[in-house]
Amino acid sequence: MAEVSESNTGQDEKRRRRSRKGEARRTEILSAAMQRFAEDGYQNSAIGDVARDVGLSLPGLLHHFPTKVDLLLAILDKRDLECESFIGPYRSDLRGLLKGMVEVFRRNAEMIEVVRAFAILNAESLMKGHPAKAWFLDRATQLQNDIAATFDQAVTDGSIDGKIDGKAMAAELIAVMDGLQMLWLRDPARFDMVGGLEAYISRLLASLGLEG
Amino acid sequence: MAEVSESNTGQDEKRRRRSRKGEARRTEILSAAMQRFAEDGYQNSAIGDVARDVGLSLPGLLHHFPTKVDLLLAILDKRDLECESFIGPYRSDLRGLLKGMVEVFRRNAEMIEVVRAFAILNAESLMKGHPAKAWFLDRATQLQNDIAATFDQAVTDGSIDGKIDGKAMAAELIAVMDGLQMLWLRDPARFDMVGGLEAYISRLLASLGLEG
DNA sequence: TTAAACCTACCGATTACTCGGTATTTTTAA
DNA sequence: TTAAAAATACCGAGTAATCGGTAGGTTTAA
Repeated sequence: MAEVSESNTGQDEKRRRRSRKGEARRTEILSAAMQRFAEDGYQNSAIGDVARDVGLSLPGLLHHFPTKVDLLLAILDKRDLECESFIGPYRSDLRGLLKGMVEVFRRNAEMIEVVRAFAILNAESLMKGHPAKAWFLDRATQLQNDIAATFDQAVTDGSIDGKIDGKAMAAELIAVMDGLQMLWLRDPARFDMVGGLEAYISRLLASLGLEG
Repeated sequence: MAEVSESNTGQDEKRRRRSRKGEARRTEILSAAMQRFAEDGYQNSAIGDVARDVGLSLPGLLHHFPTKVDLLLAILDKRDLECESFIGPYRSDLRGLLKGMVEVFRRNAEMIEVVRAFAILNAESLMKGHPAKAWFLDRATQLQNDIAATFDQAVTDGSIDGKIDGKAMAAELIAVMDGLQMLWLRDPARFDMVGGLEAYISRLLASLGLEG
């Protein structure tokens, strides 16, 4: 009954004794690793560099995260928590959701390294056998379902006319956000991704009969 | 005046004596390399594997492409040529352009490995000092300008009303296409990217006064 | 005959990860 | 309160594998 922490997707996290110092180190490492991943991607980053960034030897780092994959999954889980708590309050109705998306963008616009890290990870996860493949697929599916539900609810509410497909609209919205983010990442100084999203959303609302 | 083939973005290609067999090999290698890049990305692919794929030793491959970067740039240049010749005929007016985009999608839907390779490369190129950074930036800029010009032309034509910003519309269109492609790549069986693009375009045309 | 095509045999650098320890901190028990 | 006990936090020194690239040669084709 040895408590081996296999490649879990974040649940377990079992009860482990961890010192205050250790917890602090873990957060330090997570943050440093994300910066590295933002520069070189996951596959191409050396955890030895991350270790040096936080003033640790490589085995020292591996004490906290036994494998490189564990480190990656820890980052993804952390992001999951942060996002859920941020999006939550906006999920009331369709207009609220769209407003929330703009707020997410406004916030993301001030964390370019984090956004870049996740954009690169997102694409990397398309590779055969990538350890984050399942995480990104689950996440995309769930997000699409959530948004689709809000659209569908607006239809049954009568807020908008019934000619739309919630799933399809959700996909399009996600696509626009992802795409705008990529354009911004490639040229952050010249491209205004918040403005781009606002323009899209206001035209969308207009074409749905809800004007902004 | 040594003819060192520095990190060019594709011009030179100077005059070199090359045998028929050699040309054939080059194409073989290019195709095999793209398949590898589609699975593992550029950074994480081993050119040794590519060599074995075409029945060559590693130095045998390096005879044709002296460095890994040369191989990458050769792929990008090849793609450039193919794309230009395919898009060309569609660039008449705004409606033609949008129709052309759908055709591109229809075609891409049958070359998933190629599309995936370029999507991954695209994201990889965001990394610090990535050899394909300039290529992707140039390409995105040029594409956006082309599309923007077509939108602007439609405005001065009077085909659509003057309330739109060509550059912004172009960015949005590119974003939608990129984003839809990502969704499709993540789940090709369930997601219909051609339909998604058609839906977006027809709503776009309607909201511009041009109905499809 | 001459250059291209291709090979065997290397090399130096980097990588994730292990082994076997020491130092530090926290918990427990007297 | 304190000291033993125990777990955590770390490190120096490896290791096996992989990678891009080179040196120097032979074979093949124009």
